[in-house]
Amino acid sequence: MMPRYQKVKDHILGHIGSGAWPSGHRVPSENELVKLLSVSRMTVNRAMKELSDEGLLTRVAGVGTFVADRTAHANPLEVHNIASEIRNRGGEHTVQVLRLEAVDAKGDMARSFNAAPGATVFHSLMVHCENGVPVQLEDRYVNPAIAPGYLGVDFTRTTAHQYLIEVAPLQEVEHILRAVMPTAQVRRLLKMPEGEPCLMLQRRTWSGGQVATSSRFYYPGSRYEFSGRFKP
Amino acid sequence: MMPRYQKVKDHILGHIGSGAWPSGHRVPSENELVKLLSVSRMTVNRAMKELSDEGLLTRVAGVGTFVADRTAHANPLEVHNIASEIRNRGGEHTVQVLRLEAVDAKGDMARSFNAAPGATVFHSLMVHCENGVPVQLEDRYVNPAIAPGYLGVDFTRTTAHQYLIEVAPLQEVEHILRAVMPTAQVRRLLKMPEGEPCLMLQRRTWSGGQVATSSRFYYPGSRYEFSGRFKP
DNA sequence: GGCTACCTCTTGTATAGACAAGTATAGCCT
DNA sequence: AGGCTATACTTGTCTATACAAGAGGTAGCC
Repeated sequence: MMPRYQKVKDHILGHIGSGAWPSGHRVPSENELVKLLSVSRMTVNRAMKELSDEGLLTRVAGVGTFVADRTAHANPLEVHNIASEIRNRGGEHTVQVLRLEAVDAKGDMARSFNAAPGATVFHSLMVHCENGVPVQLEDRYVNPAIAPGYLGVDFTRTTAHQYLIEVAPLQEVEHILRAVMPTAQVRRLLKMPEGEPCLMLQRRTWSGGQVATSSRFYYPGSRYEFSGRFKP
Repeated sequence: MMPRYQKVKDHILGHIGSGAWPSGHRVPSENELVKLLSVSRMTVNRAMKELSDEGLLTRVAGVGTFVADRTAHANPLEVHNIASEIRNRGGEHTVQVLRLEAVDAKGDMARSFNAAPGATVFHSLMVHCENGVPVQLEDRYVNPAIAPGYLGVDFTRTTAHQYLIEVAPLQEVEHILRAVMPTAQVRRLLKMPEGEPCLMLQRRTWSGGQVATSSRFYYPGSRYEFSGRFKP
């Protein structure tokens, strides 16, 4: 059963998503929603506070609650598609699929999916090359409930990224970016010289309220960098 | 008057910040804190939930609440203030100013400022520490036309970042993020063990149509990470 | 007009109590 | 030994109530 504050959030999100409540529109007060949805004021307060923390609503004590102006919210690190990125640079993208299998999630992996240890998850391991030179090692775990057909995908024709956004709309993304020394296996697969560090991007995505994927991407330090330019 | 949930958060942050509760340490249960701090359970719950949302605590229903094992982290898109970031985690921020001087820009540096070679620019080099441990080496060049008073700033009282946004509103930001091996000097200043990589963030900022700063930030790979969470 | 006092509606914080759900463990039974 | 259950403790959610604080309007006064 979905928690009640989620019901309240969905009610508000529905009106925003459909366009019925544009930016700046006044949202009903807490007491009005109490009557309308038959929940307590604390529950409405929690729902609106969370939406406010997430930047979707603006609240002013004594005045009311309003739909926030979302155009100001710029995109951080994009969830990018390595294949199109390479092609945009004029390079030739090739991929080598090393593993594509169902495995039992254990320990940390099960926890990151909020699943019971031993639950089945899909696992893929592939190397992406630009003009034959490895630039990304993609170690990905996928929730079968979100993408049941994952094991049957032909990854030489589409990327995991492309497939996943088609079957499951992205709801939320979490990134962690670190500098690490590669393990011997990672170093070998990326054909890296000894002593060179890696950028490691760890990413989890959510779809339909569930964790959809949990992935690690390794980039050779000398062949890849993240860059961006924006106006605050 | 400070809200009571803040009192609870400060109590927990104090123990984390002082090192009394290391990563993985079990935090007292909600009911224990209720008795200890004489507040209601809902207030303790709010405090711990917020710290959990902020990534400082990990909570597992039926088990307990634990200090999260997260190294330093920051959102790569934000131009962040290292001092307030450390203090938000409950840590103690100290800074050591190694250089603060006017130098002649040559070659690349002059070009990145769109200035003639030999033009004067301000240069600062400082190490930021969290509880005495170096977490960031800041190597910054500043356009004197934008911040003429830069050399007179007391950086033990404010950060370069703070000062610059006060005297010059940010117009645009460009950054590049790489994994590199530190030079001997960088490694020594950050007190890093041999063989450990660095995250290097290179950033240029614009203000009033001119390049305002050109900086490099080095972070020890084992003590810092960039993280972010967002909805596409 | 301009001012103050008051009233009302809003969100913000806090409490006590309740039940649900997740997890670990001790101890019992087969 | 292996499997089961009862239990104790944890966090998660929800309610009803209360008071505080912020903001705006209005009536009445000078």
